[in-house]
Amino acid sequence: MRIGQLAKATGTKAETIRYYEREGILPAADRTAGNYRDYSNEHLATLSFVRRARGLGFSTSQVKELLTLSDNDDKSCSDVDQLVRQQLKEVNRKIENLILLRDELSQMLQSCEASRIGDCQIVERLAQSPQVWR
Amino acid sequence: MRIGQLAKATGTKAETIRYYEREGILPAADRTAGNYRDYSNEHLATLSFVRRARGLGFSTSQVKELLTLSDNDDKSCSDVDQLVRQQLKEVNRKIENLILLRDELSQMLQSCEASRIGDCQIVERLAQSPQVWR
DNA sequence: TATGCACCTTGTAGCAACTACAAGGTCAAG
DNA sequence: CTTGACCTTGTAGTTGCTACAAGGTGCATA
Repeated sequence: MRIGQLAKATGTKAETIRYYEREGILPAADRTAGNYRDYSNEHLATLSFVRRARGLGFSTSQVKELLTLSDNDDKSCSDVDQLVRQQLKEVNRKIENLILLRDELSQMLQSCEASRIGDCQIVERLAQSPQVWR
Repeated sequence: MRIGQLAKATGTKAETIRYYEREGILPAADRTAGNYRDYSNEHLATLSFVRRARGLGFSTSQVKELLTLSDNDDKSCSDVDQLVRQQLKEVNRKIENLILLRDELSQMLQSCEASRIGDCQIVERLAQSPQVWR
């Protein structure tokens, strides 16, 4: 199958697929007589895996690790488990930060509604309130 | 005050401060005889504002807008309100996505604990489960 | 056979928001 | 007068793509 079909099948842009190849995330495909990339079902499976892992927030280097781990079956499960656990922690951290952030933003809005006139409370808040983020 | 002091005072790297100047986010400082940047308290206040807004997730161009708005006092409050509202929406969207993501990741971990032996369920899940993210 | 069109190729540059050098200049202390 | 901390500019790297440009391929149709 050609790059366009693989692209459609996985919801990935052709350019992104070529990028993955350059970066060694997706193995290079065979070439047709006309130098077109010719992908196998293996490629399709791998690319789906990659897209899914990326969608779950794993970095490209983590994705590479996951791929290597999933290739040699021995002992890999605990390593994979580790990666997932790490990613989960990261995601939880992000959620917590975003919630703090949301609270601040909505407090800002409330302080704005309170002051019908004159000088903007939001700007004041931005200028003065303590620095909570890292 | 010199760039290093301003940096320390705001928790910003000197290189980032120069970057802000290049990008027109922070106004250029006066120069000393030796061509060092010489910052005022105005600069300190503005940079604090910038860092705070960035920490709240506003993009640099949004930060520029906020700065312009906070500079001319007329009519600005509703525009600022708009920006904050928009940002709040964005943050909420991110939180929801991350929560979906978290749920998937923890389900993965559970499926892993269930299988004590052999082939890794996590890898299977990554390879096969439906694509939920956008 | 020609030609039009969709698709493919490589290579390069751009995005955000910094960060990290390198090579050199300034200034106060010892 | 030299050491060391600090500063200057300029350029390139980071992550994960995305967007060209200039040209080649393959197939249906006039």
